Amino acid sequence: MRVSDLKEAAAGKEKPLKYVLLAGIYNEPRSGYELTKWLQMVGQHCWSVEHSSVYPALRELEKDELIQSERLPGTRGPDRSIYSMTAAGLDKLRAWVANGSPRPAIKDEQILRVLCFDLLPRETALQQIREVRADHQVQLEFFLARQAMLTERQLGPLLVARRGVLAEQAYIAWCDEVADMIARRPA
Amino acid sequence: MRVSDLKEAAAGKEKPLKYVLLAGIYNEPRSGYELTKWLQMVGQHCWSVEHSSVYPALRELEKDELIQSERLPGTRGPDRSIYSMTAAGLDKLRAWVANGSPRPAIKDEQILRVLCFDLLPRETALQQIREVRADHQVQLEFFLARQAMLTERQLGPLLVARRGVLAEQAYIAWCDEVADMIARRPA
DNA sequence: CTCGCCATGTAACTCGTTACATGATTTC
DNA sequence: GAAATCATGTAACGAGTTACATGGCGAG
Repeated sequence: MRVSDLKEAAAGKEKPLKYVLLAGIYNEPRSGYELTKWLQMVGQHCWSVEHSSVYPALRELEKDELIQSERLPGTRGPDRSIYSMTAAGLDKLRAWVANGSPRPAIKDEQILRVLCFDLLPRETALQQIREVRADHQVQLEFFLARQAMLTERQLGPLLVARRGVLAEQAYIAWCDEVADMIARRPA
Repeated sequence: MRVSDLKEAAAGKEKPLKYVLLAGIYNEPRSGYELTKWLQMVGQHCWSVEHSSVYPALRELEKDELIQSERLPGTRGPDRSIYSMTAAGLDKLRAWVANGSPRPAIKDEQILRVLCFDLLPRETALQQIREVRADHQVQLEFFLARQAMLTERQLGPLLVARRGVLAEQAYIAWCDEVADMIARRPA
């Protein structure tokens, strides 16, 4: 047993991913597969993971009795394990939600590319930023659609979608400014 | 030698961090220490790293002759190695800038907390989102100040700062919407 | 004279990804 | 009957962090 395990056991600390998954099954019970898809689509602007991280984490959460699973026949496919919260899990989640978050961590190479845009011919740079803009436009439409299908009854999911909308709009606005400045710059 | 090394050597591929560092010394020569600070402040919204990743990466870049170092006496402290681009490095960087980027990767626990805000008493939730807002307000002011000190002569740095401004404004706007909705919700 | 910043470096560890594996079901 | 999606799992690997380590210099 490692030192970090002892610390975790003492403080009752779990790694971020576990809380992400708890948050994912809080609003509705989900399978590992569904959680993965949910994070990659609805939650790409907060936290994205591969399924290979999800399944082991879920098993640990269940072992600690923070979640419980129920085996259900797949609607169109094999059976899946649907996980739902336990009382202990809800307490853990509540405690986490009440805490402060570290700053969002972002890895965005595109901004660094723009930093060096004077290395490219104007037309190449413009073309690239147009593609990036188009990509974020697609994302924006996805979040707008999601926003439209949610009401204030599901306040949490609505606000998450809303964040997607605002984030993508801001990114698109930036792309437009970049395109403007590049077009305007001395060749 | 690993398989990935062979592939890299064949394709001339480097890991993202290396390009980030190349981009960092492109506009002005910098030391490892300065690159670290620069990424943590000016570049926190694109790419953040610890110094322990930076120094080894710089040595590899120098070994591959993509950058070169010059030993200079520290202005207020010990000597440092200032790295600058080589012709080969500039070519590498240009090729990278011309490529497309993967989607920005974001890890933001706060959005997931908001997803579960109905676990908290209204006042607690409001308090938390106010703190988050304040934090982003500080960041916004930093980017605004940076924006103000840059001209269109340094188009790259200006556009990077501009992205910081727009991103923080969008985050603050979201915080305000969250606060509004929480305040309005049935207790 | 101590604290904090400048400046660089290494080792252990952790998290998550990529790649490998399996197999059922549905759609074309 | 081939391809795509559903569904879960493991092993090897990689990138980066935390923690450890060192030392000069300036400010209070």
